[in-house]
Amino acid sequence: MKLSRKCDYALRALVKIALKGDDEYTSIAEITEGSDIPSRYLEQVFLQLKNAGVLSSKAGPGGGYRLRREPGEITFLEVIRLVDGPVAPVRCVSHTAYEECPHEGDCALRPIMSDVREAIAGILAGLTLEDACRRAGLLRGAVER
Amino acid sequence: MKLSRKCDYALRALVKIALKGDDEYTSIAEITEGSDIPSRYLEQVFLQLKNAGVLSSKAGPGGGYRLRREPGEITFLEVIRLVDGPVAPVRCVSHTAYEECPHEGDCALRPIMSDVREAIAGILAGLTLEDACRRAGLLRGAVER
DNA sequence: ATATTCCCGACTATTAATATGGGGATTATG
DNA sequence: CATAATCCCCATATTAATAGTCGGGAATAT
Repeated sequence: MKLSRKCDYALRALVKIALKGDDEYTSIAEITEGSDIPSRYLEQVFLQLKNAGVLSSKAGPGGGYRLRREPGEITFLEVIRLVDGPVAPVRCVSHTAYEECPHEGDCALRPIMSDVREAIAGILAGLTLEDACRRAGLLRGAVER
Repeated sequence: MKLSRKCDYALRALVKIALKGDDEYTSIAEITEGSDIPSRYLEQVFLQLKNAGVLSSKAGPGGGYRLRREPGEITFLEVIRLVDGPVAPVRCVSHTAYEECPHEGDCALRPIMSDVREAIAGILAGLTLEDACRRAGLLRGAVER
C-alpha cells in the first residue's frame, strides 16, 4: 500500500505549485531548493505529468511548470495512478490495468479485493490538490495566530 | 497500493486452509499442488505466519498447518501487515511503523495520507478469512445449482 | 549572444521481491 | 527402531523495480 518516493515527490511538488497561484510558472530548481528532492529526478517526473496533461511548461528564464487545470480538478487518484500505476491491490480487479487470472470465477480473494479497490479509489478520487492546500493553509494559520 | 505476490500467496493459502475445517492440518504440498505457488516459498511465508500467531503447525505424516484462531477472527489487515508491512502510504502516518519526517508540522500531504490510511485500514480490518470463505461458498453454490 | 530552463533518451546503482537449496528437527507408522 | 513425511532455519541466487545520474539538444527571455 506504500507510496513510492517518486510519487511522494510528485505530490509534494504539485502542492507547492498549486499554492503559488494560477498564472505563475515554477521552476524545478525553485521546487527542489531546500528540499531533499533530486532535481534531475523531479525533472523526469514532471515530464511525465506534463505529457499526461496535469502540468504545462515553459522554457527559458522565468519559465517552469504550472498546473494545467484547477487544483480542485486534480485528484490524488489521478496523480498516484500516473506515477505509481494502478491502485488496485491485484490486477484482476483493476479498472485501468485489468488482467485475467487463472483463478477467476472461483476465487475467494477477488470479491474482497474488489471492495478494497473501490474503497481506495473512492477516497483518492475525492481528494484534490485543493484539499491539500486548504489543509496546509489551515495548519499555517493555526501556527501564526 | 499493490499487493505483493507473496501476500497474494499467503491469503490464497489461508483461505484454502480455512475452507477445510477446524481440526485438520493442511500440508504445504497439498496447498501448492496444482497451484502456481512455489512450495519452498510458501514454506517461508507460513513460518512467518506461524511465528506471528496466525497459524500453528505439526510435523510428520498427516502434519501441516492450521489456523490458530477462527477464520472470523483473522482479518485481512492483520495478514497483509504481517506479510507486506505497514498499510500506511507513508511512514509518517503509520500506526505500526511510525517514523518522523522533516516536513512534519508543515506538511500538506500528511493529513490527506492519514485519511487514506484510515480508509484502507478500516476496510481491511472489517474483512476476515470467514468473509472470503463465505463469498467463495456462495460462488460455488451458485455454480452447482 | 547568452543564460536559463525545459526536453529526451540512455545509462547506472541500489534495493526489494521472488525464488531456490542444503541440511536439521519433529512426528507418525509399520 | 527405521523410514518417510513434514516442518524449521539459514543462506544464497535471481530477477525486477526503484531511485538516481548524465550528456547534450531545444526553446525562450533579455
